[in-house]
Amino acid sequence: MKVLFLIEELRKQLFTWWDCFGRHDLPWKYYSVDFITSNSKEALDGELDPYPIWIAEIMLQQTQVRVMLSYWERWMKAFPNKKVLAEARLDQVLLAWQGLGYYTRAHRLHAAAFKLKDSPWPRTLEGWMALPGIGRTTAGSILSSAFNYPFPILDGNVRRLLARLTAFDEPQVNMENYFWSLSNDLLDKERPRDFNQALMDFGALVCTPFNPTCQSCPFQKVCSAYSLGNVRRFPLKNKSKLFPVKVIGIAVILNQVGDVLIDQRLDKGLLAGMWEFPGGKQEEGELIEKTIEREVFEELAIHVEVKERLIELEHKYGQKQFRFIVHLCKWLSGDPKPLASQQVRWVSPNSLHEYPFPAANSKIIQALVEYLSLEIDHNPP
DNA sequence: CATACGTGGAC
DNA sequence: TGTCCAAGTAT
Repeated sequence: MKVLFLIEELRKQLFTWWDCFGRHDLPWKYYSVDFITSNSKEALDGELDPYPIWIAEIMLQQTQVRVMLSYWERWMKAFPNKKVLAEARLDQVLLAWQGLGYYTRAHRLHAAAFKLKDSPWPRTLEGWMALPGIGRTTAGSILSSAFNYPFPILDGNVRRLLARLTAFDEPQVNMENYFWSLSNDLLDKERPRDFNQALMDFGALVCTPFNPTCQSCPFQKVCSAYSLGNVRRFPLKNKSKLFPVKVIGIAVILNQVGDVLIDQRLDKGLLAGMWEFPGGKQEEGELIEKTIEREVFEELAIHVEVKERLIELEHKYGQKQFRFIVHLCKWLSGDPKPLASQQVRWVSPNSLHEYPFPAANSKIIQALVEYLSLEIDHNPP
């Protein structure tokens, strides 16, 4: 009885906060034109187009709103509905995702669009979770957001909020199960769309990872973590192990007509399907010039002359740390073969923007473009 | 079930 | 400056 009252009270307080301070301007919540006009038989009263919501939910996985927002806007222009996305080339899809990270999300989005293109939108948890890239949280989020169906969510925001309210202090597996049932118990079954959004907004704006604003929090009196005086301790973190820095030698190879050699990474694993400049790991006691020469021969079966350094940069992929040392190279002999990649290609430096590159390579491209423009200034035709 | 999977932002 | 963290999923 007391618990029920507390839940009712919590919902009421949350909605009061949300009405004043929630994020009511997220564009995918107002982008229902396509759904209403072209699928009017599908759309029931008060429902939103699942497509823009689905795209947003995938982009939001481990990614903050302000980072993905511009990507979402460009995406909706390039691929306005699931049919266009399904028929787009993977290269174009990866290009639209370039810089967002976790590129398997783009592959899976493309594959899921193909499965969905000629069918009505799924309206069950199982239907959504059967699609690649969609787990329980994303499925629940789409179902509540688009159709106002009462499915709970457990994303980072909700997990953090619940962990602090309860000061939950047990191993991770128990925590997940408990929080899922708690999220379901709390869910307002009359207003699931608003409630889930309010929960996430609260986590993102008040119960934040750093500097939560407990002073103005309506749940301060019932928050166990706050009463323990250690809000930041929750949720409990896993200790992460550090990786040593690896040095990678990279070759920007130019041939006699000024084209540059790039390769497309394998379609599995890290940065799958993205393009890059060839290179590899420096071995113990090896000169970086030797690394580049060796890697180029091993991966492409060509000989190059390693010239001056173009740029050097640090880059981290999560826990992995790299130092990229990039040298300009002159092609000497051999027809490049894709021995460690899907394909290799000589391209004009001006057309590099047509290929999806990971973030670190974008900086290399920038350095190359600057170098080439200087060359032209110093050696006018 | 622990780990792979990117990048940019905050402090 | 290094460390932690973000609207998670798949294996």
